[in-house]
Amino acid sequence: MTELSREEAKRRIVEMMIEGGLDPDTPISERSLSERTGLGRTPIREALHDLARDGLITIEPKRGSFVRRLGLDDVREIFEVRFALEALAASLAALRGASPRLRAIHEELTALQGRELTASETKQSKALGHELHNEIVKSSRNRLLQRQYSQVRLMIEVSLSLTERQETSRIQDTIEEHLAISGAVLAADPAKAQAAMQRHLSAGHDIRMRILTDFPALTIAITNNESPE
Amino acid sequence: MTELSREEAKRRIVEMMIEGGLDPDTPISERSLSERTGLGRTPIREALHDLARDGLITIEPKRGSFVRRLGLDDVREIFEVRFALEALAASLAALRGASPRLRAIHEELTALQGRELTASETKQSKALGHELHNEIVKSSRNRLLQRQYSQVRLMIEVSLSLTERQETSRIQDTIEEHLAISGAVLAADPAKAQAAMQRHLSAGHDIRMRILTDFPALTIAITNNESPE
DNA sequence: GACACACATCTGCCATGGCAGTTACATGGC
DNA sequence: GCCATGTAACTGCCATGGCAGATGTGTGTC
Repeated sequence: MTELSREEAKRRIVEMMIEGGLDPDTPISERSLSERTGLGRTPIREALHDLARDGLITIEPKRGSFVRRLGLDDVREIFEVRFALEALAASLAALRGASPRLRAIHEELTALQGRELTASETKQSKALGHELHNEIVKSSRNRLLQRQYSQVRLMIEVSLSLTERQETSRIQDTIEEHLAISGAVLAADPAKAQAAMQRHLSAGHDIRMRILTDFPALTIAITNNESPE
Repeated sequence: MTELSREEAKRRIVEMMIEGGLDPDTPISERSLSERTGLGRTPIREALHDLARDGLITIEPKRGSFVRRLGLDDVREIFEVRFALEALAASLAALRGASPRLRAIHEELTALQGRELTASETKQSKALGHELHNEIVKSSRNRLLQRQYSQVRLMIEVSLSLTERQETSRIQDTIEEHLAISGAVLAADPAKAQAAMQRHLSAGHDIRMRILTDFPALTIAITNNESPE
């Protein structure tokens, strides 16, 4: 089971985007990427095409590919679609039963609730929240939904990385919102799960839009987060 | 503005699927398609990859590509995702204002409401309904949503074509449901528009699932509709 | 006749060369 | 100095050959 070259190319291109190795203004060509990665031009070209379909870059024929700048409108659009897809996922997950992993996540989050957290615990809570969203989608038992979600997932991550450093300590709020979601799913209450997910995403959307309007420079520099941690 | 070979390949492959020129059981290879279409293998391969991403075919490495059979579960999944995406679209369209075209569609549908229809009028009402769904998504003013919708759109059409011939005359009901949607959007009432869309899709889902459970053979023969009109 | 194994023939995937269209820059005319 | 023009160096897209892996078929063995 060795990785397809196209998949490796996609992975490495996204890595470059997040690490800031690619500038939105200077075009990237399949030939230059081929040299930088050692891969052939064909898988690179297909990876770029896929990423264009996922909305991360734009391809201008005979001119080059450019990493997309995410503006306020893009972030808004991403959250609107997320809202619809993940609310559906939460509802379906509650309807069809949570996975064991989701139950485990719920318990781990409960242990972190309502007290001061160490740096490592903070990191853990973020990772758990991240995984929670994935697990909810998986638990929806809808392969098409999973595929659609995975296609916006990259954009979600990029848009989240925009504001991550500015996020003030909303950690406990986030944990409680996550617990409300997982709790409702575990209680097999679709309406409640959907509502909890909507509340959570709305809150996240609001805070991020506020950050972005306060720091408009962030929206045009999606490649400038050297993820300090 | 000449069509890209990859796009032409996609279009022709889908045509073949709908016309029944491709059997779900026998594998299709990029080489055979290349000979049948006169196009090169590269754009064919990329078209197949795209269609696989859209869920219409599956690619088995070193074995071949197969057109997917749509089962009951697939139709259910498609409708669930449609439900989420189009309900969001209706809500956003109402929020952000309808396009002139949507208003025209509304009026044309009104003229067809509540009376016996000729064959040509029946056909027209179907085309209008089809266009209405597209126009709602466009009016959402959310490019990501439009892209996501366009990616499930092919599957929607294929799944609809499964039951089209069996559809008994639900035409007037459909027209009224469509009018409820467009009316709410034109009245700039997001909640009402969303609810109307949900009612419409639920009704359509129910009737189609009933047809498919009554005629299970339909689900395994997605290529056998020679569209007689 | 039944089974094991080798080989010919498929498959999708990738590397590479060539094509047409775009862009940037140097060169010439004023 | 300035603008027009041509040309060289790009770009993405496509055709094609070759590769490794999977499959089916024929052949040998008992």
